[in-house]
Amino acid sequence: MPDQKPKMSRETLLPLMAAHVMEHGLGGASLRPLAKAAGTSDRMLIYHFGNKEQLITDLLGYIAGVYSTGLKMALGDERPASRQQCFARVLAQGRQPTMQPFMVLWWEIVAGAARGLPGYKEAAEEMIAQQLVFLETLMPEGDPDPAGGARYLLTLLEGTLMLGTVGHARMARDGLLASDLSDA
Amino acid sequence: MPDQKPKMSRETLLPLMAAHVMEHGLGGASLRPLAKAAGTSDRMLIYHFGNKEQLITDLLGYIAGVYSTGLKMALGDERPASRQQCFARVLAQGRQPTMQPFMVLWWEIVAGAARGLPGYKEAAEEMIAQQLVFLETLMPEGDPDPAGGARYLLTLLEGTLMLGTVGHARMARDGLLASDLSDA
DNA sequence: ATCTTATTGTAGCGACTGCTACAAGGTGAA
DNA sequence: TTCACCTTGTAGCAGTCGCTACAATAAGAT
Repeated sequence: MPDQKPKMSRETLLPLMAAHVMEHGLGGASLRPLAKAAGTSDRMLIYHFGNKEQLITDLLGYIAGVYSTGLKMALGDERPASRQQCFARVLAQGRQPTMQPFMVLWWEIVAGAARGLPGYKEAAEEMIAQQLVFLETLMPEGDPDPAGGARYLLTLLEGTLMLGTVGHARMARDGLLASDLSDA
Repeated sequence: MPDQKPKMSRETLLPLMAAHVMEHGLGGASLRPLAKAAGTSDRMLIYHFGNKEQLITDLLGYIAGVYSTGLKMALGDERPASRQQCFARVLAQGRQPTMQPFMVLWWEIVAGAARGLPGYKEAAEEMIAQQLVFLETLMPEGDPDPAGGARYLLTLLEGTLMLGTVGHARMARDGLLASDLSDA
């Protein structure tokens, strides 16, 4: 006896649609596939969200929220001893296989933000801000400039991740060897 | 008397379509608007390129080529005196207003590469490779490790550009102050 | 019981998607 | 000329797009 009385609302629909978008992307996300993934009809999506633009905006906000809580839970107890270790840990986390669907989605969000699509920039901003918080709390204890260091590592991290997704992971790695992160 | 005998071919169509894509994006690029921008019909685009996938692939290759030659022409005579100056110059160039439409397109290419769309990764790879060459020839003369330094600067550059497009330009700037690029 | 309101299904609209069938013109070779 | 081939226009197909009109049901308030 599946889903007796769905009682659908924005809150129950968003996670299901987020899962679909995480797998199939934002660009090609149209109402009918989204509705099918959420167990409804396009008719009801419009009913609940008004129009597609608002739906996407809400969905991006929801995904940003999920990402934020996910980052907080990934925060362990042990502090890295150096900036290099800190960077390596965060980079390794971003490259985990479970993170890959999200990374693919992430670049779509960046592209949407660059093009000015509604909701994209706000979501990207929040996710970057949360990632900065994550990095700041993970900076080594005796770091002379934890705030600046976290921003530096974040910049380097994003560049490294981008080069990785376009097939230049080796280039990013070689670049790190020429940075001040090589001598720990 | 406009366009007497167009003699259309792949070579004459690609620059016109590239201009259209530079302005309106790759994601929403459909055959009929592309054809209109190129002064033809969708019918002829299919005739010349076979199908849309091949058209996009060829178009991305063409854009990558244009970008490469543009980089080569942007290469001046004077060498920067330090890595910091080198970085600042390349960053300033990437932020020129004329480069902005291309930057918007660039993130779409990255997103497409991340999703595995045909042609995207190849184009992104070539453009990154060309940018590396550009950076390598622009490294200061007495640099102890020009190859590694160029890769390092490229990684930092891409991260900086990305943070800028999602509204965190200040964060990237603050991060650079905490890097080894701050003391020139 | 009646009235109101919230939720949902069915059917469809007009616009757009990539692509194709068919025919017509243009050009050059024989 | 005749033939072949390259190029192009017209018309349209089946499918998808976001969205809506209309009606039916359900539930709660009075």
